[in-house]
Amino acid sequence: MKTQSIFKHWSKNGFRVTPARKAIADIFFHASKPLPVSEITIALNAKGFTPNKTTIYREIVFMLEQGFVNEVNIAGRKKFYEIKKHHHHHLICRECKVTREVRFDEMELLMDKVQSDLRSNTSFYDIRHSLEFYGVCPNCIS
Amino acid sequence: MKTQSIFKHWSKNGFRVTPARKAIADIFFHASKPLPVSEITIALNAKGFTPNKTTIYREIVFMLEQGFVNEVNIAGRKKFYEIKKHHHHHLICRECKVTREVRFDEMELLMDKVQSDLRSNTSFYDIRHSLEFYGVCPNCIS
DNA sequence: TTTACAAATGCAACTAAGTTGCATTAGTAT
DNA sequence: ATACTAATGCAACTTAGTTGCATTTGTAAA
Repeated sequence: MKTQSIFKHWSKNGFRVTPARKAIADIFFHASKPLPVSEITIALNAKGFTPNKTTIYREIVFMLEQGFVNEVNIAGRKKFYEIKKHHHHHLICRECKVTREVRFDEMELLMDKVQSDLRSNTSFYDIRHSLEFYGVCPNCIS
Repeated sequence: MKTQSIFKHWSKNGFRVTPARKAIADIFFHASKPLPVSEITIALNAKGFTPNKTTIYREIVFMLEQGFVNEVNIAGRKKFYEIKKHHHHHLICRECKVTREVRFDEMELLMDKVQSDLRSNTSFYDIRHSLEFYGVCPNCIS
């Protein structure tokens, strides 16, 4: 399991490898889509963990700081997170929030170009982007 | 003033042109950036209107339904809205949420292409996109 | 293996944003 | 001027996330 090397890395840097941290990292590692706190909680419960919600929120902050997860900007009131891997975008159902990964190399190249244009033409620093596609999935068409 | 024709249109369709509705439409009409409810409230107060927050939320629902405004997917807890005009994107400051409009024709063409690819290759309906650029504005670099 | 430090946790109380039900007010067509 | 119903106000509620502080528990070093 690849999470072991991450745990070792955290431990080396003075962070503890607690049961909750391991369980949450493992959930992100095996998730096939961005997760909100509510779903992380359910997944933890299914594994027999019942940490306080504060712990879960703090773990997410930790994992964001460590660069282990990313926030995904999905419209709505909940924040979603997923493990950081290759850059990609999502096709999201407006109704049920089910997601699919989307990646077009041509688009990535153009994004890079647009971003360097923005860097030249504005005084903004550290420019990134959030691109998500929205639609209605087959299950929600009813 | 262009809002007059919109008010007339609403009135024709059985919707009333109330002081709060007029004031909110006017605020959107003159805004140069996406607004959250908190800023709409401040702008209303500045104009001498103090409607209940429920009214403001309901007006936004109304204006979304009427296609007068759009929701802008800006990361964070607040929702932002702006008057619907030509399709464009934003460069948003991660710190203070200040925004600038961004538009690249090349990008729009590619988006159309990507979206028709998605329509062909998935069973999702009514596919649109949300693309926002994030950075840190000069004022927030300190 | 014990100890001690600080990281992590739990808990309760809190905040912010948005929602709902219901009684009342007020545009607008007639 | 009247009546119909859209719009409003208000209070109570929900949901997502936050904060302070006391307690617990990994972990490295003795």
